[in-house]
Amino acid sequence: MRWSQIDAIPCPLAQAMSVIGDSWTLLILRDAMRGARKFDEFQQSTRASRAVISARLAHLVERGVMERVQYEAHPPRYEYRLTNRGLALQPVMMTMAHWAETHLPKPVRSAGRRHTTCGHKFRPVVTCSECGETVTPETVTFDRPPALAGSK
Amino acid sequence: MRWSQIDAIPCPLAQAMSVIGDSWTLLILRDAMRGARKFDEFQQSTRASRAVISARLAHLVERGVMERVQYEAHPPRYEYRLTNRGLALQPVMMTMAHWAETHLPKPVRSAGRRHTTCGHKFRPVVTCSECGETVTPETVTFDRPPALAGSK
DNA sequence: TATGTAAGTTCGTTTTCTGAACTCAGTCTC
DNA sequence: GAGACTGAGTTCAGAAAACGAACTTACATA
Repeated sequence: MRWSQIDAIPCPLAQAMSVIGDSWTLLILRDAMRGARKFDEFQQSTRASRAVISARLAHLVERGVMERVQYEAHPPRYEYRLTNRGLALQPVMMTMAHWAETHLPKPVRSAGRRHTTCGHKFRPVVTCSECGETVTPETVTFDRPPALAGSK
Repeated sequence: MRWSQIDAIPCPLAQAMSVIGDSWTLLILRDAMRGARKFDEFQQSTRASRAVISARLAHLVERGVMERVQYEAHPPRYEYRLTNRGLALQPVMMTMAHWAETHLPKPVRSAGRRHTTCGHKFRPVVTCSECGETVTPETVTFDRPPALAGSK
């Protein structure tokens, strides 16, 4: 199977990967969450090739994660903004960055996240929507244990 | 810049992507969390080419996310197991799958996660380690606002 | 001897990525 | 009004990676 057909797999994770699973895409989204909007900002910050940036932004627009907005008529200029769908990826990226900070050896300056509601620096913690307790890999089971073999 | 040099970028997200950002890698990890261990299980479930599975597993072992263990001496057979570092990706993947379930249009059967501690079906919720409240994109700021332009 | 199995590797072809240059529409400076 | 500049891309040739199928290795079983 081709990677380009990944969206045919009926699994939430595969669906997610079909949208954000390309190289550079997550770094583009990282920059968008930091406030980047213009083509050249994405290109200079990620240092991916312009062709890749172009293809990735188009894909993200097509999948509703970003939108292309004309912000100037003469000359015509466009910028890219996160949609709600794109903004909703923030917890995913925060969790992923936190994994890297705590589980990868290379020392990287942590992001210094602050929760404005309480004012504290914080770690993102994944909890159970029902009891509020921290969810660990050991305390999760699946009701319909997902079939392992790819469906024929 | 090449994707293969992505690990040179001093950003937690880039570091994470250098480990788990390749096509198929996250699906391999998904299967590993469901209990897959053998080469052919990963290949049949993901349906990626054997060469890709081989390269990805080797990369994951190199980066300490999985380990290659001989489980039979005659004939010599090896399997792949998640390390603690790999297991720690579970919250990341759960959060990502939940994003797909709630924010992507295509209807996919949700995973049916159950929290064994409280016994309920649940959604993963990202909360603040300090006050316990749900963290939304709007309530997070960064202390050292990450520089936008790539450092020269 | 023949068949099967698990874990890969190899190979020729197709697809994608890369970096640099180029385009386009319009503005700004001399 | 000529030439340089800007932002948002596209184009192109060469390099790298992915693809599927076949092959290999090392044994076990019939």
